[in-house]
Amino acid sequence: MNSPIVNFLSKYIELTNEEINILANQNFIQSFKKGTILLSEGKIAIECYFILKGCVSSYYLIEGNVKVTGFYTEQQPITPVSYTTKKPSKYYLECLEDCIISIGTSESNAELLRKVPRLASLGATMFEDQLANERMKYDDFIKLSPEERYQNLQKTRPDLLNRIPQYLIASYLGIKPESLSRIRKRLNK
Amino acid sequence: MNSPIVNFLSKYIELTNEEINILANQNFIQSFKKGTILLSEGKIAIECYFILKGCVSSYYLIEGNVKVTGFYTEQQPITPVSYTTKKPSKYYLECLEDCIISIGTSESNAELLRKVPRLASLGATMFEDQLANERMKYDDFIKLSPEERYQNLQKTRPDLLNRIPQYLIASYLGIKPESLSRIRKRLNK
DNA sequence: TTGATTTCTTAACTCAAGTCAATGAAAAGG
DNA sequence: CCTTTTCATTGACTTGAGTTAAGAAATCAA
Repeated sequence: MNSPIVNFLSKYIELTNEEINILANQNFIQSFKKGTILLSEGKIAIECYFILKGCVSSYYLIEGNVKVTGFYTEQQPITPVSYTTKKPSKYYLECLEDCIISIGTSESNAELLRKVPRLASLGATMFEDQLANERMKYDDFIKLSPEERYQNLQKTRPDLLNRIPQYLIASYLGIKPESLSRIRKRLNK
Repeated sequence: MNSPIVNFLSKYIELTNEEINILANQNFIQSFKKGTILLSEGKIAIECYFILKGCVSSYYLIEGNVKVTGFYTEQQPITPVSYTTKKPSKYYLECLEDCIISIGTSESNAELLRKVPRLASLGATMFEDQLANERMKYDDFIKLSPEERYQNLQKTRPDLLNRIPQYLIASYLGIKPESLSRIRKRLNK
């Protein structure tokens, strides 16, 4: 009964054993090969995700260039903007590694809510949480130089540096791979 | 009964006349002089805001330097991260003009919710909305060069360029006033 | 209106990121 | 295992933002 999703939800709400059982049985879990596109530009997202294993990136494709905007790893939820707005997505979601992911749809979420009504109170709180996170990410970006952003990433998510290719890290930091190479060289002195 | 707040909430929910009355009477509205600091670094926010008139900026103060992260104008809500997290704020909120602002506290919001229970369903939706906005703002920032960000601002919020000093716009765009000056010169050809 | 203050622009120079190109290293595929 | 492809590094050069400093323009107050 010690599922990652139950752990995640427990951050927000105390769950009874019965509720935990319902949750553990309800999950729709799927495996994806590295390289799988979960969401494409132009498509309307009908799923939201919770990553059990692996790593997913979100990125724009602008005149053939990839612009990474986020990395999502174990224990992180992904709610595509398109899922909320019901409008075509402007960005992609892609598995950077083989992934195991729990998938939710409007229907499955509604059913879950029917079975465990107390989850309703979570909605606002989780979104508040994600909103605060998103603000901090934005604020960090506007506050810091590329070099500082790299150092910041080293501190806050060092795991990413080992599992994600450098040219994607560079894109995420808003610079070119060559520049990241030089930054690393500069810092290694 | 045509209050800005009722208009704002109507985007999310159909209100009855009675509910509109309650809302219109319940509001705590206050005036602030230009330059008033609504929230300071280190303080815990106990209020959230809805701007009826005027303009408010959010900014970090880093080694004496102002780093603007947002401008809020008429019809926009401000929910400080600190209000949600109950931790000391890392940024400031300041009135850039004389302002008329509707103020909410945990207590007043709870009371409002008691009087108009249907507002409960709004919580998640509004946060979802704000989250989607914040994501787009971040994504635009990471995608665009300073010059493109300025052009983007011209398109999306042209009003800001006329009512806000250029050195604050520059800060918001992540550059120095001198650079913004040069960008404007470049574009005027 | 005038003087003071704040904001905006311009110029000269520095520096870091972008670009283009070449080379090395590592990973993937047969 | 070797080959092929992808990824990372380095160098030479370009470009645009930062810095410093000065002066012009706009705003505000007396």
